[in-house]
Amino acid sequence: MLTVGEFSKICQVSIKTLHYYDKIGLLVPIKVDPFSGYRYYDSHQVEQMLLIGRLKRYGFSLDDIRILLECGDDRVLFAALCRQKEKLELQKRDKELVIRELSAHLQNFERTGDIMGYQKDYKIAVEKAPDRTVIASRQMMGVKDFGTYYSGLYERMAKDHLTPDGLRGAVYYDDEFNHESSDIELIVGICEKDKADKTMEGRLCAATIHKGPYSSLSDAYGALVAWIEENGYAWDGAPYEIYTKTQFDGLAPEDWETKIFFPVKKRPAAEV
Amino acid sequence: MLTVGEFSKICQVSIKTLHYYDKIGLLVPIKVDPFSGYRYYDSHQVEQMLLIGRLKRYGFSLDDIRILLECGDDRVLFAALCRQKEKLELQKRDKELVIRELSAHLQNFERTGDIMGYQKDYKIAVEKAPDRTVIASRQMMGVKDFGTYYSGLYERMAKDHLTPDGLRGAVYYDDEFNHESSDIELIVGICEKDKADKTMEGRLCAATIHKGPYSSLSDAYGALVAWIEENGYAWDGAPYEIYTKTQFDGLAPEDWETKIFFPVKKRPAAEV
DNA sequence: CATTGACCCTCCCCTTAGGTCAGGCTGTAT
DNA sequence: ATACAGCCTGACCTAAGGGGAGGGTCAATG
Repeated sequence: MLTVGEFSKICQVSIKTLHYYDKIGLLVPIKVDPFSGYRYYDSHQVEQMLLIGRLKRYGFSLDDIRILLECGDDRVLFAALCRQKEKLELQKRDKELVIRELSAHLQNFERTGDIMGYQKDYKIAVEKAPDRTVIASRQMMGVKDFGTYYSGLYERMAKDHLTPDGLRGAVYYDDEFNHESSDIELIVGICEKDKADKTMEGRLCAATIHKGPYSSLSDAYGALVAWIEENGYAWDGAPYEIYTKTQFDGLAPEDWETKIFFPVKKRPAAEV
Repeated sequence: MLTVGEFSKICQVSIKTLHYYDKIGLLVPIKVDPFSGYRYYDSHQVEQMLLIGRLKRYGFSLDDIRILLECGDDRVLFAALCRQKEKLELQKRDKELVIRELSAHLQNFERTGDIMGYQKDYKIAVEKAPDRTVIASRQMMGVKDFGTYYSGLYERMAKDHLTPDGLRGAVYYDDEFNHESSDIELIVGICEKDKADKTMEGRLCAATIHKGPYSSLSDAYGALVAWIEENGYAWDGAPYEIYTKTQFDGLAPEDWETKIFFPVKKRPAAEV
């Protein structure tokens, strides 16, 4: 029988933490004196507490941990650990990406002396976009689903003996061009005009090229929207992005390139 | 002049976020209608908002960001970015370590079928520890300060022409053996008995070897304390750990070894 | 001109994993 | 008997917003 103080020292957690774990039912003392309210722990609970600490270090929330321990099935725990490992790998990769972005930002700053200089140099121009013959898949989705839906398109291409012309892109219909979840159409260009889902008619577009990882794509959208506003144009249709240089070219995220097209029309002079 | 809704879509942040940034003074609209309370943003503020998003991605808190932007000195920002990069590198390394620990845990689980099996196999035994002739440095400190204080000891050794015998360790006087901050004495074994700060007399100790990174040292302490309790012994002095295999041997964290000694005495039979 | 629907406002409570007092018991040693 | 260490509960705090209630505003339509 250990008091909270003793137990907290052995496990190296604060008394407050033990109070909290008691409250949320994660680690309940074996005995609580009904008069004084004093908590007493068993020395076997040290092991439990250490496991909790370990799972916390693995990135589980206390709620996850409680559920895992209450379930008591080792296979469930094993599966959860495997999933968590995947998640940690993803987080690590994202952290690496952030570091690379930050490095690029620093280099750019040293070169240009401009703190916004990571890519303020978006060259924006109005051009007539070419016609594009594509097959397409339109859904509510987020960037994370791109892989799945692109696979679907490529599968269809294989089945129907279509020839890709190298173009891949996405159209944002929600005027939020939100990469997390919105009404997005993925497109893949093909050579066979007659078998295409549609032909995207070449329109007048404000366009620019974004260099770097997709996490900073919103910079390019921001720059474009501001430019359109300031140069007397107005949106006129769903914007889309074409992936010109990607990981499939064996490139690192900082070397990827994405060209963004915003269909626009000239605003009447009166409005300008 | 953009309304919150427009601004939020362009920058891809929620209206709630914009309200919040306004409230904390991070990004204040250029105009707020005094009657309706409507917020209006300038298209130049898009750039500002994107910079904020970028800094957030680099891991700065909103408070840090506000201070950095208010200061407006690019050199300060540059320095902060450099520091942040260091911090991110550290976080990445820690994440890698967690992943390695988790992998080891999974392997151990597969091997032993015991979910606590990452290292439950602490072989604990009572032994008479050897005498140790050491120089020592005792302070309130945490693990993070070990490097500094060890450097001090090695410097002294060089100045006084002392010969290290390869032993390095730490004594925990606070009976909390808290690695974050407590009354810790670092020791380095030397050959010259006459010039030593002290000789640690070999006592009866419960001892075990912890294999793996220091983050899981508390497991070993927990196991030892439980064992002592259950086997009719009682603490009798400050526990210490000796670093037998470390990074200085060119090893990865999961191969490090630390031997932990707990001075003990047999409890009278009546108490058992 | 009135209404509809989209858009906007403030205010309040909720989230994680506890930390930090304040005020008041309890247990043990002297 | 008293001192002091240890323990209790309860209230309020953190960061970065999310969710919803209840109500006002804007622009276009009938």
